[in-house]
Amino acid sequence: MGRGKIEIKRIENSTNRQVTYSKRKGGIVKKAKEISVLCDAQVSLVIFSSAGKMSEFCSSSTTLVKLLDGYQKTSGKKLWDAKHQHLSNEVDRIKKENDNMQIKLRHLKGEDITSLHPKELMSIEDALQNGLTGVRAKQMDFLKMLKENERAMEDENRRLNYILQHQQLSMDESTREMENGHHRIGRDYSAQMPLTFRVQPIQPNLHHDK
Amino acid sequence: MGRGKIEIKRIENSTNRQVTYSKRKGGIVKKAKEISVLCDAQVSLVIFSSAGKMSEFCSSSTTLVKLLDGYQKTSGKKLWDAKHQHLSNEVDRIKKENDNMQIKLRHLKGEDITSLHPKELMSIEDALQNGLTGVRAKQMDFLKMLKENERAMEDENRRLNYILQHQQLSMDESTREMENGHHRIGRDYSAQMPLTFRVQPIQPNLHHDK
DNA sequence: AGCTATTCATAAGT
DNA sequence: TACTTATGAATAGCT
Repeated sequence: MGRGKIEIKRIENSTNRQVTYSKRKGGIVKKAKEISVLCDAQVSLVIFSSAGKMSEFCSSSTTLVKLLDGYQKTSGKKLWDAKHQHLSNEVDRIKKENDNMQIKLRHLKGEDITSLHPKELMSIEDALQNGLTGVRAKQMDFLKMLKENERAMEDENRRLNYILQHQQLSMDESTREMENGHHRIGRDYSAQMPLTFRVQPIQPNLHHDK
Repeated sequence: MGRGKIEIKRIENSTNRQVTYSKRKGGIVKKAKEISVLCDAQVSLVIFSSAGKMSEFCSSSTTLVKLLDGYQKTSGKKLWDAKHQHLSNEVDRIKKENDNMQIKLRHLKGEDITSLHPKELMSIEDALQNGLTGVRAKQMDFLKMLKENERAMEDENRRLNYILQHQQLSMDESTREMENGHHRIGRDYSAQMPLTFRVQPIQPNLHHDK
């Protein structure tokens, strides 16, 4: 039916598939209505499109629940119990999964690690190793800063020592010259000192968090 | 379709009704199969004839239970009782919890853990733990040394500064005495020195991870 | 159950 | 998305 015969296999073209779905869904629902009216039948039809959109039809004389109840009685298949079982199993399964993950988290914290199995321990070891690497990196950063600080202080010490020496020399000299009757030392000295004596401010700048 | 058009209303003749039911039921089931294949749809069809005979079709990719579960979620209608709803909610809740934990684990380890094995790697894990502890201890020791070194240098710094200042004061005094108030340069200079020479207090600010 | 005239559903095109 | 239409499919009435 249609402009040509089509093979019954998945329509690969998405648009065509959607269009065909809409048309045929309408057709099936119409047929379902018709058979339910013509033949006094009870029909339940639930369709999910490939996009996940749901359509349903249920003949007017019944409800889906009633009909499924009848289904269970007639077929012997227990949808209700099956559903219950299914959900219970699901809950159990996921709870176990949950517990396992909680245990693993504790293991990574170093808790409850006495009863572990090899593969788990390997994973944990890797994780701890990674953590160790990270900690080491941070500590290295910190060390670098400390060393820099140390170096800066060494420099300053050297500078201070130098200044001290220089000052002593100048002082000695001026004392000497002073004793010789010359009075220019103070001026010379004052001309030099501002530069010589400038102390580099030390900026520890130890913030390394990034 | 057929030798004549028929009105869509209950077929009173029982035989005709039954025959029509059979024919149309086959037609609908065929259509259901076709749409499920052509359009990749999930279809559930349950029909009861007026005589109470049930027929069903469910697309191969799913089951009636799964499909009805989807129905319940999509439509919001409860096909099952509150207990099942509760279980369903429980499943959803725990699944989310699991997802969160999985994310945490992945963040901590970067990998997923597969299956488990006996107690062989316990000792390895212990060694790792010990190694980590040892490294941390050594690094702490080193840090302490550096801090102490730093502190010592700071002290030395302070001492040198003190000596320097002291020497300057002595020098100023001698200069002043030497010049007997005729030259003011030395005095001006001496007034500046204490500020110029103030050594910045060193505050290592050793943030340390605990 | 088969058969076939007839209506219906719908694939492709617009 | 909706309408059109040629065509194949479904099926009503009959055997």
